Amino acid sequence: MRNEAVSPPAPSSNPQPTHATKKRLLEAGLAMLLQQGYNDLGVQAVLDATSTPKGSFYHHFESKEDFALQVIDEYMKGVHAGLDACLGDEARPPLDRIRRFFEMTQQHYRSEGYMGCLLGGLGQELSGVSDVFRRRIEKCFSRIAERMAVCLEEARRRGDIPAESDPRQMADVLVDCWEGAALRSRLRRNPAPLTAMLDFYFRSAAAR
Amino acid sequence: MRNEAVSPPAPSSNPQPTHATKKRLLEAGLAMLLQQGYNDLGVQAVLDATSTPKGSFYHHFESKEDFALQVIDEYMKGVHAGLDACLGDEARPPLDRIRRFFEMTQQHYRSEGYMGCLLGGLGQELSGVSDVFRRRIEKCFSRIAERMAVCLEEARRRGDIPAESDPRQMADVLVDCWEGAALRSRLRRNPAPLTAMLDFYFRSAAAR
DNA sequence: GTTGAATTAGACCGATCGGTCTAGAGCGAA
DNA sequence: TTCGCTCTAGACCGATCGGTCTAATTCAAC
Repeated sequence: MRNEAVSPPAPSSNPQPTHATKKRLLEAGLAMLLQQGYNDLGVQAVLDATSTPKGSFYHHFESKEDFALQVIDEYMKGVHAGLDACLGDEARPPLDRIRRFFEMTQQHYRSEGYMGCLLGGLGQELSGVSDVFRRRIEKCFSRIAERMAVCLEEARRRGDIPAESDPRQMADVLVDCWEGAALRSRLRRNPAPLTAMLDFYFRSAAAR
Repeated sequence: MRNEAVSPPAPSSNPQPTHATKKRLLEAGLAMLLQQGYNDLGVQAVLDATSTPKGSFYHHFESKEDFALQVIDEYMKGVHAGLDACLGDEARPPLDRIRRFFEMTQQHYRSEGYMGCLLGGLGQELSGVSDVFRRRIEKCFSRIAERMAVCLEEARRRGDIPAESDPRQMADVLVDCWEGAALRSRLRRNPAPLTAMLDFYFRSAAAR
């Protein structure tokens, strides 16, 4: 439902970061926030990493907080693009589609040196101290679970999971367990906790 | 196996924080680290909260990092005390003992306003930046899972879970999923994710 | 009471923090 | 060319950071 590019120029009010500097800042910010977290990351470090003067930063962003929130938005665009690609794939059974999404996510984690999930990292660091971040991040998880619940409902109708299952609750449990496994994967710097968790979940969901 | 108080005075080399000031600092530090995390917490804030001068802090602790590591040690004493109390309870079936431990932990979370688990919080915040914390926290999780695996092995022998189960892997999955649920509980400020995850896990573990 | 170590007390340090401000460069439209 | 707006550039700000240092105090052992 998001508005795509309608026509080439289209100077819309708030499009994708069409501006090169802003885009660079957001990309560097994503990698740095993922690794260092929020409070350990200084604005100056982002500036140095991108050879950007401070004036540009505060031209594009109201504050460090605003910057991090926009990094989260960028991150979520990627997540939802992955969900679009996987969950809509009618050729596969719904449970397979969900699993495939997580397996692709796992590959993504690997490519970043097992730094886990930005939502989990910032959620743990900031939710005790900032209601803005707490609510924003909870909303992100909630949206993801919502989309998975649609798929699980389809699985339920097909009889792939028990008829008495509650798809939304199962989706929340899945997302939460994934986040826990992502933390452990980050601590161990390997993917084993992720695959072990997925194996357990999908075996259990189908079996009982 | 830990040494208990042998005789009242006993000036041993590194006992429990017998010293009142150090104890106060660690207690305040636990609550503050749980809420604010590491990087957002200034040493001065701990000093103010406990009316302690800076000289005392750096008398008892080498550095802020040393302080946080000792706070983790204190936290783990509590966790292992809980495990001692629950897992050894021969009157209950092994699976019940584990579940009871988590239910007590959940009560503990509630009493602290659903700030989740210190290991999860610091693990996410620091594991990308500090190998010291990363390894320490991984070790903590590993020890907890190890103890639960003993109980799960007992459950396996009794036939409460399938004979082909791998207790250690099941224990790791359980701990990881719990941490994920604890994060979500922190984001939502309520216990629902914790109970949903436990329900799913124990139903699945026994059933299949 | 004297001594010496443990602890308290807090001024002080350089570095870094997030953020502001002014100046000018770049550039498209008129 | 000139205007006007966007964006770059970086000096500068007060506050706070973790940590050091010296002096005063406390307290137990003798």
